[in-house]
Amino acid sequence: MSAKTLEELAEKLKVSRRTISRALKNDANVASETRRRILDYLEKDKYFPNVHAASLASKKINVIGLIFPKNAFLHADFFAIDTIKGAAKFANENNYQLMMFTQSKFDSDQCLQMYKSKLVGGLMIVAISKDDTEKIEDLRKNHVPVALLFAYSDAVDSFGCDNKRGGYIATKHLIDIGRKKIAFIHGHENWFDSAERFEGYKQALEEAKMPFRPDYVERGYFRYEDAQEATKKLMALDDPPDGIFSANDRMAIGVIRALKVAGKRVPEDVAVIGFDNIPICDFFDPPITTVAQPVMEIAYTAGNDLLDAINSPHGKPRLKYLEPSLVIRKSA
Amino acid sequence: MSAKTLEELAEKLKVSRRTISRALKNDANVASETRRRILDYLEKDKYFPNVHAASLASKKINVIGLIFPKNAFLHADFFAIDTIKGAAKFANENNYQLMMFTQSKFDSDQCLQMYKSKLVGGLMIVAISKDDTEKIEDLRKNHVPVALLFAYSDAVDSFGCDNKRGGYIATKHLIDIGRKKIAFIHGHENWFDSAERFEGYKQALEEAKMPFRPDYVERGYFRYEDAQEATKKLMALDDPPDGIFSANDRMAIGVIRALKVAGKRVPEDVAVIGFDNIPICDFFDPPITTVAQPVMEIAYTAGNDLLDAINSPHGKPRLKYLEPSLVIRKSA
DNA sequence: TTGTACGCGTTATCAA
DNA sequence: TTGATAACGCGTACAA
Repeated sequence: MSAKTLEELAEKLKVSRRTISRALKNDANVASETRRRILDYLEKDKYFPNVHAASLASKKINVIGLIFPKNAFLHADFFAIDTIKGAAKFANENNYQLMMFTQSKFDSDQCLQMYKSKLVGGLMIVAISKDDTEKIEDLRKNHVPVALLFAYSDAVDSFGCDNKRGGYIATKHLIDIGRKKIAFIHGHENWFDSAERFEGYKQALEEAKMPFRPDYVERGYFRYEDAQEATKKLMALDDPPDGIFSANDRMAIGVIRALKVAGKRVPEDVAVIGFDNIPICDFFDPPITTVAQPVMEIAYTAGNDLLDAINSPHGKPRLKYLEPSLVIRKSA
Repeated sequence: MSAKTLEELAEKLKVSRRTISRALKNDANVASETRRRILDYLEKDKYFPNVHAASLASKKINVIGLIFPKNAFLHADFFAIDTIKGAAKFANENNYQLMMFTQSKFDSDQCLQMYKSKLVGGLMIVAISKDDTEKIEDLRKNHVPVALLFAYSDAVDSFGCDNKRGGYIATKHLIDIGRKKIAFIHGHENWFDSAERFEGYKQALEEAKMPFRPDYVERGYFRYEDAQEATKKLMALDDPPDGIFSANDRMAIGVIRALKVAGKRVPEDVAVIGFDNIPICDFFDPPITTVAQPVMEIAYTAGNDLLDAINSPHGKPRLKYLEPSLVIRKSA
């Protein structure tokens, strides 16, 4: 029968629990012969230490919580997987486990409880909206190690894509292919990304000495249908745009649909660029040019930083923005 | 200062730990005044029991492991999220936590260790291939509670979509819209789904008294590119099909691409139906008619059954197949 | 109705 | 180099 506890093992091997524990942990203070005897035995009779007993005694927790508020899921279905992959890579490399939590809306009390009950040693929180920043402050007050992903708070470490830079890249690309009248379609005002991308848009225009036209700015709330409406409005202008930068791909699909309906060719009449590089971009007709976020890398980086923060708490919240990249297809 | 342990709480409240424990658990044997005093106090000074101590003492584990082999991820990116959502729903309702594990390939040893070390009380394993069925047997031998999702083994409880029925529905639909020459594109031989869908295909043909033609069966390995090649072959036949049932949507995209390249109209010349109802179906041109799997429900059901299996181990492995549904769009 | 005291399976201290 | 033994914090017979 296979041994269940150290106690049992110790009995069989005629050594103390402590010695086995040492042998398992590669502690130096074990006679090499004793170690060999123990490890040899364990080849046959596998033993798996009870993680709860270990955690209780050592006060160490090797679990990271991954919080997905439901609205973030809706907004970000397409990169939830990559976020998980990046976090999993970090976890595998560092002997951590990932615990998933979906919340109907961001619940800092639940987060606090998970931490205080020692269920998790720290939290990765994905894509909260601006409304939720005060709740984050709550976690900071309670010294919960937190890494915020795809959102920004000055209370805790934040990780994301350099959205301003992304907005700049996108707009610059439209300029580079000769567009003179470039419109911008906003996402939702409660999300961080859109505003930053808008800044990049304005910066690119300014740099190219192109006028900023408020009538070229519409809001699509990150939704397909609203972007379609927004595009209708844009094309109804006396002087409609010849390039549209949509703050995400989902909206870009709506934009292109609306343009097709209006009898415009993409990209000949109006070039369209999106943001996110969701899988559909590749299959759409025309394939959508877009800006890709390094989602996996962001999650991976956040994980590593979080681990660091757990082990050696630091004062000032960190901010790390990774570089987006242009993915040129056919729509622009 | 907020109390960290029952011990501390007991001191402050001048009662024994046991009494607090009772009050927290709504045990009847507590004077209502005592209970009130305790609960009132806890309004201010929140206390979160250490989960490891609790688990150690009670021998209860309220964590379910969700295993995603990497190849399953590749094959099933698009419904990983729904699987997680369904599992999360079950977890929330039953006070369970979800722990995510991604594995480069299915690793039953790791699974065993997670269980024996009391990290998880049971496992939901997603979409293993036929190669992995013996490893599953390993888990059964060790009495690990397992729910297999989107795969089948006679060693453990299995949950999925009724793929044969789905194949039948899809083929029947093509027949219903008047197609006489219906081809089938297989997925990969190592995955369960495809073979079952093929059975449904044959059943529908037989029922309609249409001949089964081996030359109308090609293999696309669930991949876009291979399906494109397969379609070329089909269309090069002397008597090419007027309807194609592709064992998944990803391949259906390749099929439609190949048809367009060959100058065929979809659905007028050749109708195409897929399987899975991935998001792209809706946005593709033409929007793709397909068979939807009730992914969330499958995961949710599996979770509940797993919980049941943990609490009262049963002898015979269960098999539960939920009904797929036809989603009619434009391609067929 | 309330409290005492032991057990859960580790880790870690300290002495041998 | 090894081994008692005391934590760790909660659950729960059993006693009061």
